[in-house]
Amino acid sequence: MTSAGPRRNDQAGLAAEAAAGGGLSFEGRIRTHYRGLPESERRIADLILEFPGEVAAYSATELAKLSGGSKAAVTRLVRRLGFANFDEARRAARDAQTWGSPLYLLSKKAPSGNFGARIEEQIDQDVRNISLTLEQLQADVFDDIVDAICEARRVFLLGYRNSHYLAGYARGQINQVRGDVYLLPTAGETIAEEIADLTVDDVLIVIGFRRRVAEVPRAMAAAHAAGAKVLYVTDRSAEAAPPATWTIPCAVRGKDLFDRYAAAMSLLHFLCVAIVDRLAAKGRGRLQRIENLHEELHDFD
Amino acid sequence: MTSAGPRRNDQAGLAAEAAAGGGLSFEGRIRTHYRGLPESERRIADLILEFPGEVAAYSATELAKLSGGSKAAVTRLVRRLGFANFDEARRAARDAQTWGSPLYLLSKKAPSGNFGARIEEQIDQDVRNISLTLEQLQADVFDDIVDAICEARRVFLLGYRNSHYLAGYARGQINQVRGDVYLLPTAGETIAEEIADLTVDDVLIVIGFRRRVAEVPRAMAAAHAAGAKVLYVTDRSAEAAPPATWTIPCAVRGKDLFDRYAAAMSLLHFLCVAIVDRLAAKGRGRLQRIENLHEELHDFD
DNA sequence: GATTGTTTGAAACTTGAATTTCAAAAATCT
DNA sequence: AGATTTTTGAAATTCAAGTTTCAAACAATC
Repeated sequence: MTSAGPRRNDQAGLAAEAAAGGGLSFEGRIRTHYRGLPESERRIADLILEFPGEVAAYSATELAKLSGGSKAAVTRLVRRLGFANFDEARRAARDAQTWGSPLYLLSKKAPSGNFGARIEEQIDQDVRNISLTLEQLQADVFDDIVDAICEARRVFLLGYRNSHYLAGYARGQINQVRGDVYLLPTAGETIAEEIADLTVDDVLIVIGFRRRVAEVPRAMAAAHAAGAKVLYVTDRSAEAAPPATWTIPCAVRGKDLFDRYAAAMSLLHFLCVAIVDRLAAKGRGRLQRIENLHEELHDFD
Repeated sequence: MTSAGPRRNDQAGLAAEAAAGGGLSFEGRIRTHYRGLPESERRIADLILEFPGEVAAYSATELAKLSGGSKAAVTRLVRRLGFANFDEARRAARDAQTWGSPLYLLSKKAPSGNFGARIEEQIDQDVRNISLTLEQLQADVFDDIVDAICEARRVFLLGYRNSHYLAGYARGQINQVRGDVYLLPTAGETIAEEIADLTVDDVLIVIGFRRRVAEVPRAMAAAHAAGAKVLYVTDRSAEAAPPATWTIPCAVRGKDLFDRYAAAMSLLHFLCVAIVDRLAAKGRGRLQRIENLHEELHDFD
């Protein structure tokens, strides 16, 4: 079994390969060896982890330069990961990509039908949405938002249906680095109580994508009226003047039946890491936790 | 023609650009010279036009083989296009990708400059991850997965922490088009009961990204042993032989403290729409609901 | 502090990829 | 058709990328 990708985990025959490191993705191999990696090789491994897939386009010499090490270190790493030589590693990295490779189109031509094309279409749509969403952000507004979330006494995230999961995700991330972050609605409960309780010191982040729910505009209006800052993350077909302090429109439409939330994820991620940076810079928030997160980055389980 | 400027400009207007170091893209150069290209070189050019960007990962020898020509032809083409040598061309191809340029690689040393640059960086990272994730899917395996989910008596989605929200999202989407789709763990409860109850007719979809939880491998092993089909969606540093029927590795790493799940979203979206298509084609699932979804597409609230 | 084992990059070495050469083959022109 | 130019790939050559070696620097152990 050579390729990465969704693979049948056929039990027999794996043992031998696994020992040699075969059948694993580049990253998988790095993972299994990461702990025992010496400084210089680990720096190269880190580089590869940050840019998987890029390996194929870079020479060992370039990787050495970029990681600040020597060519010898690259050779040593590649060997340790179980490849015979750098060239074998490069091939492995390149061939993991089934679609979009010349080899594929030239060899198999017809059999897969248009699966490759469908894939490329999916990618295009998400790329477009992500670009649209992030590129329209304005530095000063975004800064205000991040600042408000960092300084707020309490942060509430509100979302229903699909939006609820996005809100939950964001809540989880923000909660890692500062306290008093709450997800609404809590199971089964109505949100009336919490909304009524909001003050000027609080921030309410509303994730309000399509298939809207009547509660949302009401809650936003109430929160806004109470002086709480309101961030409204929604799709681009949303109304013009919602009762919010800030509105971020997010591209979610595509050709498919369901809306696509990759761009929303991308946006929330960006927001969350911006919050981390800001908190760290201010020396506020859960600094110890942030410290730990940095260390845990290279734990693979 | 001597060392300094091996650029042939037969068109006056291009002189300035080319002299400045070849401001033209790889594709642009091919187009400019295409008509005057001899047979063997044109075949190579065609190959490159189909996969600009991919060129970087291939050697001149491979391009020669793939196009059915000789190495000499590749060298000649590259020269004719105005590059000093194949290596210069390879670099150009690589850097044409907005991501993956040495410039980009080095930019991580400059502590994230202006807002626009940070945005572009975010976009690049997600684009990269999405491409990595989707392009490695294999049509037949993916088909099996979709089919299994459509035909299963019951579908369970399991995920903890961040993965729980992704699982919840997917559950919500799949639940729109077929019944008996369950999210685990249910609030507060342990999963032991449901896992013990799994049969060969069930499918368990495990979302198992980093910061892994001890329950997950246990549950997977139990489910697998009970004969249920198990789809394991995880990051690319996954172990070699998980107890799953299928494993889909998903690119989630980037330069930030938190993992980025845009690619995971993209993958789950693709999976969900594939399920809808399949169900519709089979005339199974909640056909009326699917019908409604189509109509609701243009409702904006 | 001596001993043993690692880790490291510079430099020598090896190998294979890219370039050049060259003569045959194909195309174009007269 | 004959002459001239262009195109072509096999083979020889060149050159750089990747590997190996090795001694110094560093760590760990006794």
